[in-house]
Amino acid sequence: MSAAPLAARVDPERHGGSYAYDHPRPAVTVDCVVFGVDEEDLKILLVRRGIPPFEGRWALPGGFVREEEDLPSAARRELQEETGLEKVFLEQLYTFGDLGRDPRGRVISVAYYALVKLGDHRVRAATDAREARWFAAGDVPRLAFDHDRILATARARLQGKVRYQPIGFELLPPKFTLTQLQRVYEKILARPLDKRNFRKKLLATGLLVELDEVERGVAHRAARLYRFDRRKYEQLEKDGFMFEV
Amino acid sequence: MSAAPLAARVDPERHGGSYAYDHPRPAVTVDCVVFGVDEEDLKILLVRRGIPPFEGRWALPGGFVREEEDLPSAARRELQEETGLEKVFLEQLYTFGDLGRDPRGRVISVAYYALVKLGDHRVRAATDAREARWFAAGDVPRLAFDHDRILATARARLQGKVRYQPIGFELLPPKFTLTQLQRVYEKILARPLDKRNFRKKLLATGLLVELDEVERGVAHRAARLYRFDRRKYEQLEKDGFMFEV
DNA sequence: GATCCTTAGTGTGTGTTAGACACGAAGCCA
DNA sequence: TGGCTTCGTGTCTAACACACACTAAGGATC
Repeated sequence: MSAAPLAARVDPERHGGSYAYDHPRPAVTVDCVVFGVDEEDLKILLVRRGIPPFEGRWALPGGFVREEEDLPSAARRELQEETGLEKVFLEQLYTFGDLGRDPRGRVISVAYYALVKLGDHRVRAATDAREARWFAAGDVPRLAFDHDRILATARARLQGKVRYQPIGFELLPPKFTLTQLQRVYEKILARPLDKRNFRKKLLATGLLVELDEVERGVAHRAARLYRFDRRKYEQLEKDGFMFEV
Repeated sequence: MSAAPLAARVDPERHGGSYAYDHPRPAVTVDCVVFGVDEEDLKILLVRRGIPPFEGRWALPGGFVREEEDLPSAARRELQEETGLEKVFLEQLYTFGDLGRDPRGRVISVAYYALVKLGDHRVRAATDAREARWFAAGDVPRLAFDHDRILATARARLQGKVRYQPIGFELLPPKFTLTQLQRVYEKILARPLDKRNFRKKLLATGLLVELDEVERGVAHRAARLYRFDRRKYEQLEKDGFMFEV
């Protein structure tokens, strides 16, 4: 933290409805990369911009950080406003601050990524009649601003993270079959996994609780349902344990 | 990115020497956690604050981001100004934006961590007669702002990173012995490593080039010198290879 | 109720790797 | 010459990663 004169006044001075500072300030936004998984694909949630710049282009949901909210709150608020999503798993991704990234001026964006259980949430048409839609990960259009880069960063992070942290569960309903779980991993990692080895490894973690229930409404043998033991995970995490897919 | 009215004017309007915006803006700073390793310890570079708030307290080097510089540039500039360090390895760590973190008002800090070869660089007394000093990792005083938290985050990241990315080399001179390298790893991980296994593993990566040179000026058998093959690493990295200590 | 179709669920063998472990060689110094 | 310090090296064992295929269950269809 600098002790330079820049710091002399951090709070704004009011000038008839505007906010004045001794030195120019970048604007700060949050942008969210929202991942979901359905039967077919890894999906990403995008919104269509209703105003310039990049009017009509698809972009990550996000917006300006307000004075009285912290960063994750801003991310959650924007997600709620623009896509109707609430109570998602959310983690900070990276902060993008290149000079040319926003044609309107200096804008620094703190990017987050979110994991969503697709079945749970229905994406509401966003406010402002702006459109919100899921895109298959392999089928994302060119995005506004530097959002292509943010998305690429998020996908790399997701791939890295899924291998040693149990975030796969965040993308599934509370009760799930091992096959569903394997599908999620396969979609994120974009490669097939061996069924027996996958089950062996996941069950060996002790983080899955076998339920007295099976799948319903399928035209074949029904699979057993499991749930994720979050409490146990938090316990193991403290003791510095590792797992790897 | 939002399309809300907030975005209507991103560039400032001038009012006799100050900068005015439609909406209040947080200030944006960068803060750097600088790691070094010497014969005894993992070390962290701190500066003593010359002005309030937290006057006289130790803090991470850092300061406000300027209008015309991107985030890593700001981090490097502040490092240079406050500690004299240049050309260090620098990576973004995390962005801290809690509401109460700076008593002067809303300040969002993008934190970086840096790795320094202690032998190479001499820490200059900072400008402004502010003091800059290395502290042993186990012996850091209470810091200004939320810098304790930033430091803790950086140490956790360093521990995680060193195990699967060859950043240990960034803390050593270009030519080093395997024992020196092992010491670096042991200090970062804060646990002893087996000598034979360590050498086996590191040499197996193929990233170390054995030089025709040995250590000089030691009162015992001289150890062979090695250098890190950065080119080969970048090659292997592209092919998605892994290593682990 | 027989057949078909689809997915569930399960075990072994093999090669690789992690980790424990100790001693002779080299070089400097006194 | 002897002593001190660090260098440099190999093997064994246990655990793990990975490859691999068949029977069981259940609904759908005729």
